[in-house]
Amino acid sequence: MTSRLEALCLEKGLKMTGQRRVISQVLSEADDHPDVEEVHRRAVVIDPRISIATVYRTMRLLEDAQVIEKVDLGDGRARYEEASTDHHHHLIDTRNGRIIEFASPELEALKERIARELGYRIVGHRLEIYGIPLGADGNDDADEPVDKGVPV
Amino acid sequence: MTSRLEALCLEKGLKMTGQRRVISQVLSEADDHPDVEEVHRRAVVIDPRISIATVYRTMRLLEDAQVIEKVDLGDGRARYEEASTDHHHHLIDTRNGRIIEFASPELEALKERIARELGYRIVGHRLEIYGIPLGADGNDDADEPVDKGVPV
DNA sequence: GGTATGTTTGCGAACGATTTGCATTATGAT
DNA sequence: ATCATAATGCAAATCGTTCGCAAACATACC
Repeated sequence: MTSRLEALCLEKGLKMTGQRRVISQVLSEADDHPDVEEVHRRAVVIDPRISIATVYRTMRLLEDAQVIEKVDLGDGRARYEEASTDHHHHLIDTRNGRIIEFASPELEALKERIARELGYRIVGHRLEIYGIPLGADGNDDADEPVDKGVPV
Repeated sequence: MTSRLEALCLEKGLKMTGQRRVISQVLSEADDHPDVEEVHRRAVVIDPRISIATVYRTMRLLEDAQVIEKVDLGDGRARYEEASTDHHHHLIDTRNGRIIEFASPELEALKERIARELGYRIVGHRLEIYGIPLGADGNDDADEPVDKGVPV
């Protein structure tokens, strides 16, 4: 069956190979922010003959085609999420790495104003908040799944 | 003579070696956001027998001692600035990489509110805005110095 | 359904930024 | 000055990522 991202790729006229189909499927099914290794790990389960180099290449392809977006969460490797039109940002739970997405129209407005006051037009921006749950004081490694996200 | 950062290091009880003194001086005199190679380049001018490994080690030492702060501007290498108590952020001029620092109390408040609404207490955060000057449409490589910064 | 042509893949080597092991040298306390 | 300890330089190692190249596709054409 055709995954959501695969359909998108076809629309954009990308040549669909077996490995690209698998990677598209993996990304369609992901509701977190996997890095390349993680995508590879999941892809190999479906078809073991996919090399990490191909995953790297495909991620770049999909990024260029604006099917996915790279998010830099400051942990040294590139993470990805499906491309979306809405601006959203990430709150990272420092206890366990879980990532919560959020959007804020006020934030968008404020950021526009700041840029304008500095004499600039925004072409991109990025905000990350690192935090721990209210009430949590220590470093409890909660047993909940990591990076479930919240609809934005 | 003793540089500002060197004094800070002494206060913190760090062992001051020749190379640490030189690196402290370089960082004290910097008003931009140099990466490790750039710090090394400047340090070697003062004392040619400083290795890049020492610069890496010293940067980490100073970061751990909270004398300097690492800033990740998304360009793949670590950049540094003197530690400061005020929260500020960076607007990066995408035409030439110049970095403008800014602070915004409203932003701080908003970000606190967002975190609270999500049930989190902030332990850190980071905002970068990428932009081009108002009026500038193309890619003019202005002849002004890069990354002069603006007092926050 | 074959077949030519241009792509894509897998592999391992190369990469750039950063860290590390280890023998040598310097520091700060005595 | 002495000495234990910590810092340095060097080169090798590491990590995430890219690249060259020959072999394996995908697609347009017959």
